[in-house]
Formats: sequence, structure tokens, C-alpha cells
Amino acid sequence: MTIKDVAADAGVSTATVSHVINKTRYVSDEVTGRVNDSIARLRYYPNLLVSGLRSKKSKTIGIVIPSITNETFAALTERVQRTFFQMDYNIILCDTSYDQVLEDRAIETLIMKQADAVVIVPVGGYTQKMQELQELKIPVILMDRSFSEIAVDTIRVDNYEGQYEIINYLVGMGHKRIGYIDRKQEQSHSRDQKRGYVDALKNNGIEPDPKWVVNTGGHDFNSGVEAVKALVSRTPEVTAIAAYYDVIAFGAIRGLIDMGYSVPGDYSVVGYDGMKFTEVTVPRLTTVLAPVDMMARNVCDLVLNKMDGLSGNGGQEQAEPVDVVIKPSLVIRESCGEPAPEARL
Amino acid sequence: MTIKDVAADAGVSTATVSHVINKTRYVSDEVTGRVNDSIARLRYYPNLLVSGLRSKKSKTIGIVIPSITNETFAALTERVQRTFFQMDYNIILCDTSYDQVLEDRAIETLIMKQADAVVIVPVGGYTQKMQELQELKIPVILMDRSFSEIAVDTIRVDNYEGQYEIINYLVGMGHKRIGYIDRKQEQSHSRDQKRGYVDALKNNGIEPDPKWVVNTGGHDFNSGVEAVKALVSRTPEVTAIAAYYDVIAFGAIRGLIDMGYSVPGDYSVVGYDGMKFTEVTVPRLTTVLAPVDMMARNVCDLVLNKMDGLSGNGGQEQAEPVDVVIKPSLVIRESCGEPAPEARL
DNA sequence: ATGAAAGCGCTAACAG
DNA sequence: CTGTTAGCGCTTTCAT
Repeated sequence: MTIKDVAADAGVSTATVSHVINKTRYVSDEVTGRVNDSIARLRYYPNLLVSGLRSKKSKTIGIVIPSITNETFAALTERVQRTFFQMDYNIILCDTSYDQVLEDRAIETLIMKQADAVVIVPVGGYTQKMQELQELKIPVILMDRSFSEIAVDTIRVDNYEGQYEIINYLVGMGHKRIGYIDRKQEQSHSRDQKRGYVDALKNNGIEPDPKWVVNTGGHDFNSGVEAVKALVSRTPEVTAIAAYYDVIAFGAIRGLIDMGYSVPGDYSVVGYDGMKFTEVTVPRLTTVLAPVDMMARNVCDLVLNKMDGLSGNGGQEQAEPVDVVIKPSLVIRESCGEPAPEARL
Repeated sequence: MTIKDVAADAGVSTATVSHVINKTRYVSDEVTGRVNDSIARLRYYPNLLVSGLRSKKSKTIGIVIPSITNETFAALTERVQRTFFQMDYNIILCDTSYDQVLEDRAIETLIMKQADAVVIVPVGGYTQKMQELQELKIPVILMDRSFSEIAVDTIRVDNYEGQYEIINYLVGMGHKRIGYIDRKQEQSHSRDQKRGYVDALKNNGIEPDPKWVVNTGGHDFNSGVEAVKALVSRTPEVTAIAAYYDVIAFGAIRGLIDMGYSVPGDYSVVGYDGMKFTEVTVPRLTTVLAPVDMMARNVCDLVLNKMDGLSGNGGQEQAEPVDVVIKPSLVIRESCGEPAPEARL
């Protein structure tokens, strides 16, 4: 079924059919009726790839993320896809498995599939391929990592503030010696988060002790178990423990229980990210909630702006790239308590 | 940058360029070299939408799911996308938000975007749009719901067996009165699951008592809390409680703790689905693990088969539709114990 | 108020 | 071994 079939069936030209479909010029009611009739009867579906060929708009947007099974990325993807679906855009989903090579390949494919815009949560840094995207005037938006040096639109979380606030909360409860389970600090967001921990202590007149900090081997539950055991057996005098990630926090809770302690009785524990399951566990985890909705809203606005800014002014005058930094919010639940009186010194 | 530019730059015809790109006929080393050179220098990316126009293959596959934030659907999507990305297929992701209207619209769009195949986890039943997909000879695969009456390929989980096994496990531990937190049974998979519970009891010589069963209002944590409170205050003599879904199981655990009971001390609790967080909680949840990998593998195989079965025999002779039923597996963890001696009667 | 026809960028006969 | 050219299905001037 092509537009030709419809035209023949309705006894009009293909131009007319095209115009009734797209409402792009006046067609008499009578002819419109006949055409719509033929379309329905023949079950005609316009070929969107071809329309895109002429209009230079594929009506698809690429989303490139390390893993769709990551709760935050999934939530982000869901919101972005919903918003765009309403505007007749589709999402091509590319999951890079945290692999730089796949990320590059994904971007290449998106170029070839004529994506109208690309949203990326990068595995590592800013790559050649991202630059090509920009050179081709395809709107690119980077998320969750910061690249302040580079002229590209960025939306990210203020992890410094997030970690700062939750440590501040712990101090406010009376904790003086607060452990931190950290990761290898390769990316800037890890470093920001760590700085939040350090500064929150300092600004409360507490001198951070390097012995309060441990690094995990990996990014999973067991790494958290190991880490907390290492920390507490070496430095039992901490009264609260902050983990850089909710799953690690649960590893910590498990490790503590294995060692015969209770949470929040003996130790307070906090996480980071606000994963859904943290509100169904015992105890419910106090954590820092990633501002997914706000991020999604910003992504959509930005993409939309960029896209019609492009057709609007003939491609001249790139606007200054934006760098949106969104503050996450503290979620207070049950995994913290005041330190024991004898531990308050 | 089009193929023409490359042809001009390399001093050959567009046909030659096309052939060196697709390796679709012999081209001398020298010319190949020149062409590749031009491609690289000009940063030429072939327009895949156009190639698809001629070859009738868009190299994209549609995935239509109720919500990408559902862990199982996300895992499924991830695996399917990875497999297909390797074969130069891309995924258009459509999240229907459990809305039948959006589902239909999604399928329509996929037709118009010339999807080569469509994988659907349906919101409800088999719809008109799905039938159109079949009429257009676009391979369709339905997942997670069963439509045995309909001639369409289906891959689903054997929820009867899954629920049967975990109840059987509970009985094996000595439990005689086992509660079941059920949902409204609109879809066949809920009914299958419930039957598994009933039959497991019967086959062990236990007559199921309707009083052991409660229905939740919703599908979330709090529904589980409410449900277990209703159940236990009415029927405290149950010693174990099975929930139709992990999140509900955690609601149940929370409800029990609120009422002053312990798990697995006073009551054993089991879930269903094998969500990731069930292995990081205290207690770790005993549950039934959805066979995501196996399902993904089956989907990919089926899609691939269907797609080249289509080009293979000229579209005649549809093979019998398959109905793959995959058994989930029991995961024994920490949320169950033997019933107290006085409760064993 | 509608139609004819030229292309969009690429592939696949057909030629040579 | 490589070039010419006719489309793929649709949109969009240009005509009338």
C-alpha cells in the first residue's frame, strides 16, 4: 500500500493525498472525504522513513545510556520517551553496557539513522563522536557527568550538595565521627560527592579523618559488605556510615548485622540515589534522591529548544551551551538514629 | 555529505561507492582505497533511512512494553537490544504506561517507521493493531501474557509451575496453613499463578481454605502492608505467607513487623519475580526468579527466524505459531523458617 | 482547488 | 572491473 494506491483508489493525485494527510493545503471537503475513506479502507500507513527523506526530519531521538537496567537511567528514559512520543517522536534506545566502543558505535548508527537529537549518559569522557554530532548540527545533550570545559549542553546532579546535606543531617543528629564508603574516583561526580562529605564535616568544625574513609572494590552489594567490615574492624569508633550508593549502603547494613550490630541502633547508615526499593526495606533507608523528573524535564526542554532553534535561524549563531545543575533532595527515613551518649565525644 | 560528494571526491560513480560500502561487488583495491579515503576525509555517513527505502529493511525493531522502569521488562529490553545491536539492528522503545490507547498508537507508529519486527508485552489482550501487524507480515511476538487461542507467537513464563514450586517448598518445611496474597485476577497469568498455589496444597493433601487468601487493592508496597494486616488479624493461624509479587512480599514483611511479629521467626514470607533488591535486604527474600535470560534468548531467536523465514520462502507458508512456556526457578534465601512446633498441626 | 513532475540519497539492474 | 540510470514512496514547487 503506497500513496499511489490511495491516489488511484480515490481518483486524485498523490499530491492531494499527501496534502490531506498532512493538512498542508486546502482540499475540498468532498475530496478530503474520499481520500480519508480510501486510506481507511486500504489500511494505508504512510512510510515515515520516506517523508523524513524529504523533510530532513526523522522524528526520532537517540538515547544512549550505559544500562537500561539502571533504575535512574530507566526512569529518565521513560519520561523522555513519553514526552516525545506525544510529539510524534520515537526513541531509539542504545545501551552501551558501559563500553566506550559500543557508545561510539551507537552514536555512529544514530547519525546514520538521521536522529534529530541525541541524549547521552556517557560512559567516560567527551569523545570524537560526540564532537562529530555537534559538527553535524545534531543537538547533543550530555547527562549525569560534567564536562564544564567543553562547549556542549549538560544536565547533571549537584552531587556535592547532595552528599553535603546528608552528612550535615547526620552531624545535626549528634554524630561526630562519620565513615564514608567511597569508590575509585575516576569521574568528576565521584569527586564532587566526596568533597561534599569532607566539606560538610569541616563546616561543622569536624576535622575529617582519612581513617573514616574506605574504598570499595566494586559497585555491588558484596563490595559494600566487605567495605563496612574493613571500616568497622579498623575504626569501630565511627557512629554513622555514609555510602556513595544505595546498594552499597545495603551491603553495609548487611555487613554490620553479620558482625552482630544493629542499624540504626549501633550504627546509622545512609545511602545515595534514592532507588525505589529503599522505601520498602527494613529499615527504610535514609538517602539522597536523584532528581529524575527535573532532569527529564530539562532534557526535553533543551532538546526541543535546540531542535527548533536549528530550523529557526538557519543554523547560525549557536546559543551558549547550557550547564544545568540540579540539586537532589534529602529523604529522611529510618536508617539513622542518634549516637549512643557515650559515643558523642 | 551524500554519496554523490564521495563519488565526486574519489572520482568514481555513486554505484562504486555504494558497492565498496556494502561489499556487494568486486572493486579493485586501488579504487576501494580511494573511496574509503574520501569517506573518511569527508566524514561521510550513509543515510540508513534511504538504504532501507530500497531494500525494504529498516533495520529497526520495535519493543512495546508497559513500563521500562519495570525491572523485568528493562532486563528483557536490555538483552534484546544488545543482541540486535550486534546484528546492526536498532530498537525503537515504546513505553505504553499500561495504556491500551498508547499501545495501539505505538504499534501504528512502528508500522509507519517500517519496523522489521515488533516485540510486545501487551497491556491487555490481543488487539486489532496486532492483527494488522500480522496481516502486513511484520513478525510479532507477544510476551508474558498468554493468548493460546490466537495464532501468534508467544513467549511466557510458567507461573503455574513457579507458584506451585514455592508453595511446595513451604509445605516441605512443615507449613500446613499457607496464606496467599493475590491480586485481582484479570489476566490469565494471575489465574495460573493462583492455581499453582491451590494445586500445590491439594497435591500435598492440604485442603486450601479460602480464608487464607486476601486480595490487594493495588500493586504497590502499601497494598502489601494492608493485605497482610487484613489476613493476619483475621486468620492468625497461617504460618507462612506467599505474595504474588516481591514488592507485595516486602509490604507483607513490613506489615508483620508493624504488628510486632518477626520474619522468618513468626511468619515465613515468600515473594515472586526475583527482583534484584530481594538479594540485598534483611532478610533476603525467598522468591521465584523470572527467567529473563531465557526469555530474551527465545525472543531473539524467534524474531530472527521469522525475519529470514519471510525473505526466505517468498512470504508463503507461515510456520505454525509457537507458544514457548518457560519455567522460572525457585531461589531459596532467608525469609522462611520452619513453623513453630505448636503450629504444626 | 488540484495535478504534473522533479527530486530527496541510495541501490540494483543493465551496459559495456 | 566500473559507470548509467531507473526507481523506492513521498513532498513540494510550479502550473493551471
